[in-house]
Amino acid sequence: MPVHSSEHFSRQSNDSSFPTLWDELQWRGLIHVSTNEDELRDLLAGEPITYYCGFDPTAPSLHLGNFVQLMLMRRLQLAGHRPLGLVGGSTGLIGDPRPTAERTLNTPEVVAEWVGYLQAQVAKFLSFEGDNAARLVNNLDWTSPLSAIEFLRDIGKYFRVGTMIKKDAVSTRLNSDEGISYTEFSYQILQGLDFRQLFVDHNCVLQTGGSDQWGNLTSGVDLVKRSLGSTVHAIGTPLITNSDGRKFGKSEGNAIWLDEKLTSPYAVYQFWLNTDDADVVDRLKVFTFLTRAQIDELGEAVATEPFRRLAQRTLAFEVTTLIHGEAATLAAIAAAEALFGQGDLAALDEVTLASAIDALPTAIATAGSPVTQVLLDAGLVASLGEARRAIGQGGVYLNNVKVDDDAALIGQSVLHGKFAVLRRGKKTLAGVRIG
RNA sequence: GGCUAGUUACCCAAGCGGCCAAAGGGAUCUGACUGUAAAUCAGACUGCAUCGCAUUCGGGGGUUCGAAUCCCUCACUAGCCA
Repeated sequence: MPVHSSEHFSRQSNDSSFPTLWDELQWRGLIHVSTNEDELRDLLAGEPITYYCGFDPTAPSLHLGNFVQLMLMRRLQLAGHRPLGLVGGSTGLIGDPRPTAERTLNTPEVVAEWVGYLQAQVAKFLSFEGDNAARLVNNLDWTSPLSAIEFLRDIGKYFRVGTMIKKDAVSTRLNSDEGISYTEFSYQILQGLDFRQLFVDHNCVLQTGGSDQWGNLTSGVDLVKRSLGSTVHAIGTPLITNSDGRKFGKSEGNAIWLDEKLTSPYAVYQFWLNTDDADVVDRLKVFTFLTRAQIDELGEAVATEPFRRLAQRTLAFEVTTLIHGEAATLAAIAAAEALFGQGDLAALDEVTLASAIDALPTAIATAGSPVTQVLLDAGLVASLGEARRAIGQGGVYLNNVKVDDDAALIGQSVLHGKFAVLRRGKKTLAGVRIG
């Protein structure tokens, strides 16, 4: 288990100005649906309880969508409750029904590898010390020994097909041309089983998750009630959406991952910095531990002096620090200031420039490389044709100077003899090392 | 098992033998305007390339001078019947 120094968590606390934790969670917009509001308010305000949230290994890393869940978990822990971080070694082998299409199954080896990655990520956001230390669990531990007969006799009997079919995730698919396989149809049973197991083993009485998982959350609540006669609870967080209707958590069509190898701290910082004015206050509530007073102040700043982008800067700093730590965040800021600064890039000292370039996707080139090829190598464009088009549209800059000839060579402009900065559009950058 | 409808580019969706690299919408990207914001307007959006070429319309195989469009077959999906 990873152990963090206390300073790692020192900036994190709930806001004591709220009468109860529940009120704060509501104000932050972390609660979209729940089993029983009054009971939950009391439950969370009382003696420590054990709660869990599950993450399925459908990718090698968690992303910003999962980050909402991690924030809620951490807030509950800060209030004294005991978290169980579940990574779904078995549910990940099945896949929950997506509204659009049947999932492609991953091999058990791949899923097992991803389980390890996700566990490490979940662990970063929870404290494993003290009376309410977090624990990691894997549902493969209790699902894998079950035989098909045991599963059908002992668990299946508690599930009514009529109820299962009515769940949104299932009915959406049944009503689509896509249909649904028995495999994915069964998913809700597995997740229900998890809640029952954790209730029995750890007296876990609350499950949190995204509201799109609501059907799966209640599946567990119902199973515990039917099979054991006990009442347990669930909280569904809202789906985070952008005010303009675009999907939250994507940048240029790519998900923002929590793994720095997949999404650099620089890219994470840039993502948050570019938050719309209309959304920034909501984001501050959900994704930072700033107090209500601080957030109100930032909201005021958006209204009165939007051009300073104080709220966006604060949001980007806070979230990037949560995910990657303060050192990486400061480096990302320094890189951004160097690259987006008013000054001439050639005027930057070599050390600053080198570290700024380190923060960007980079390509290796020679002085004689065509700019179009380097654009492609750096991932700024998808093809040479697109590179030429971008140049033709006046959207490509080499060291902040517009490239107007699609036959231009990198070597025409090199910084400190070994670097160049390529930019596409206003803010998509790549570093080039001359080798 | 039978019958019917369907499978088109990132998503939705036209096309029903040549004028189809394939209408339209959305998403995305770029330009202008800005605050590394939004809204708006303009352009791009299979790849390579000097109005040309190559690869696409679920997979495979045919018919034809020529197919996304017709035929056969396989796979998958939905609905109805058994």
